[in-house]
Amino acid sequence: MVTIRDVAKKSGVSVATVSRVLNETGYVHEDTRKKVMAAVEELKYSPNEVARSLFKKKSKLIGLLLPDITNPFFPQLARGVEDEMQREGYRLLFGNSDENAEKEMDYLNTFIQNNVVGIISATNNKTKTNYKDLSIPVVFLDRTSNDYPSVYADGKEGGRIAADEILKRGSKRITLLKGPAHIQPAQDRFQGALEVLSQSSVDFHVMTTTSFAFEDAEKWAKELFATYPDTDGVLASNDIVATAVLHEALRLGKSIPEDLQIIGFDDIPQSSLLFPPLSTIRQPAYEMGKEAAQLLVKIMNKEKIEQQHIQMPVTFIDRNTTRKVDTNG
Amino acid sequence: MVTIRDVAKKSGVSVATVSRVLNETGYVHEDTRKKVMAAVEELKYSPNEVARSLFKKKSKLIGLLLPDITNPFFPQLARGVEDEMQREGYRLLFGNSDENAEKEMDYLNTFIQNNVVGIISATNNKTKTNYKDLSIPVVFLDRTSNDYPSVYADGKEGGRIAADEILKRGSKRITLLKGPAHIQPAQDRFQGALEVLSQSSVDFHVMTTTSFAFEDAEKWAKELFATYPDTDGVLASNDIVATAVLHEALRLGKSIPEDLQIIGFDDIPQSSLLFPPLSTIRQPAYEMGKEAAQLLVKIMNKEKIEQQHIQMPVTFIDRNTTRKVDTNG
DNA sequence: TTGTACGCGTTATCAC
DNA sequence: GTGATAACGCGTACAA
Repeated sequence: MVTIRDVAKKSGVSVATVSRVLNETGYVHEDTRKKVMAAVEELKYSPNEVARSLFKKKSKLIGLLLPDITNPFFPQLARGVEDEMQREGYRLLFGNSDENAEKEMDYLNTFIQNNVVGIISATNNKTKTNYKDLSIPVVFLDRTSNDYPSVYADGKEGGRIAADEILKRGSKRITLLKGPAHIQPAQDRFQGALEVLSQSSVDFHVMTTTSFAFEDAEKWAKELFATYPDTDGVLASNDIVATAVLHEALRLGKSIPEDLQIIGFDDIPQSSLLFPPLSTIRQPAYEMGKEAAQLLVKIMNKEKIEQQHIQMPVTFIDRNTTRKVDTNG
Repeated sequence: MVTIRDVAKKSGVSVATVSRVLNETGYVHEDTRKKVMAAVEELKYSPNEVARSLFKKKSKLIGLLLPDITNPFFPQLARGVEDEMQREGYRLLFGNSDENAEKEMDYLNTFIQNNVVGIISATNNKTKTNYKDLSIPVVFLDRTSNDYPSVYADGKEGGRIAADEILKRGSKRITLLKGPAHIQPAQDRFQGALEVLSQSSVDFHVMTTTSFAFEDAEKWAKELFATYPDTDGVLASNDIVATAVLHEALRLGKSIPEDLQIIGFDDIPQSSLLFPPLSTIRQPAYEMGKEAAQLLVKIMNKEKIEQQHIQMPVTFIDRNTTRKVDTNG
């Protein structure tokens, strides 16, 4: 390993001078600057971030905590965060919590131990105390928090839109799928849809699901049609579940969207590649990740923050699991 | 921040002793051990990994470099790596290269600067020199290398199997989709399929695609049927492309698998949720990630390695985009 | 404009 | 058994 001392020796100056040219701090003669740079080149010196981090008590590391990167919604988020952080010169320390408080704590601890200068968390954190005594900025992503800045999509509005759209398109016996209780965004969209549905005059059922896992989704789908065979509209808790419902409906020989309309939530990339392509409520995942990163960077730079909570807009993506709206009525 | 010095003061011993009880190195009286532990508890002390890393010249950090986490194949890999590394007490420094040599180099550098003790790379690395002067162990994942240990699926065999199966099931005019030239695994599976097809007596075309992006996939699919409208069997370069082909075929009113058989590659999670569910060649992504992590850990521990190159088995997943095999013929 | 010397928090080596 | 203390590589007062 080549250290700043080696560079100093090679260029015949002191380590202080080398440090000065590298960090562009303080005056340094052009000639010596060149000498130093030459030595740096020759030795292929690159500063030890660990030593730097120890001295300055701050690194160029950001902690990113996700529930599960295997859920297709999150890679987009992660990518948004990464691209922005990379632009700003930060690197990511990354972990999946599986919505498990212990894992969450564990990662948080190691983040701190590694001197990260900020954390972006998309985990559930019922026990809010987790984050209380962190002395570094935290931004929550895909979830709300009163105590911390956050970036999230307007789930409640998304739920309302979904319900509106399916009603407008004529479904009369709707099944509303309620996502896992401990996942806040799932509850928001459920509440929004429930609000609209309960003020309407159509029949509807609520069915509760307890996970977003691929493996479970098909189970719920079967159960749905077994329990409510005459359902003609499904508001799914996310696109995974919607996909399973679609799949099962086709298997049962239903025509989509004639016999049954389906609206998902998230607009994960593969939703547009389904057959028929899935109508859904889009969350701008990549942009959310980016926003969260930008917000965190601003906070770390102690810039003025206009808004602590950034609510991202949600839009209805009208594909082929919903009918064309009847403009005559 | 509470340091080892604070603990020492509080428990009335020296920092050396505190270090000894924490690291369980050297003798220390049970009574003092208890005193120290009490102080640790009370102060909620947890050691600074950065200082530790500086002194020992090794951290508990692993660098993980992926092409693009947004491609559904990679989250599985990443999760396999993470779960195993987490078990072993390592954390992940994570980056996407986008198959871009500059980004790759950049991440590699920052990995080194942060004292990572090992690297798992799933990137393309045409310029092999990149990794040459790294003084830490590297394991390649989802790609082969003569110079470094690696974990990868048997792509060539996968290609052969796919071709065999589609032939066995009676396709006569096959289109073989060739993946991006710079992605090694894509070429392997292509070669395998080509080998079998060229020894058979059926007609086949080769069509080259240049990316695995969702957005491009639909374009290739349209082009495929425009150019070869009478194709009755498609060997896709991966499941994304296969999905797009399936989608387009259904749009064109083809019956699957009667008019057209399709076999994908990878078995990404959503392939089973398509309609009809996609027949494909499965790569055990999660297990590959795990294997790579285990291999790297062994190398870091200087354990004896039986094999530097771990080739994972590939299997045909017989779902509904292929016909049932005719056992009479 | 440049160099000396100290400290960041930890571990390991040596005395005691 | 325990305590000083030197080192890890870097950045910054302060002195020159």
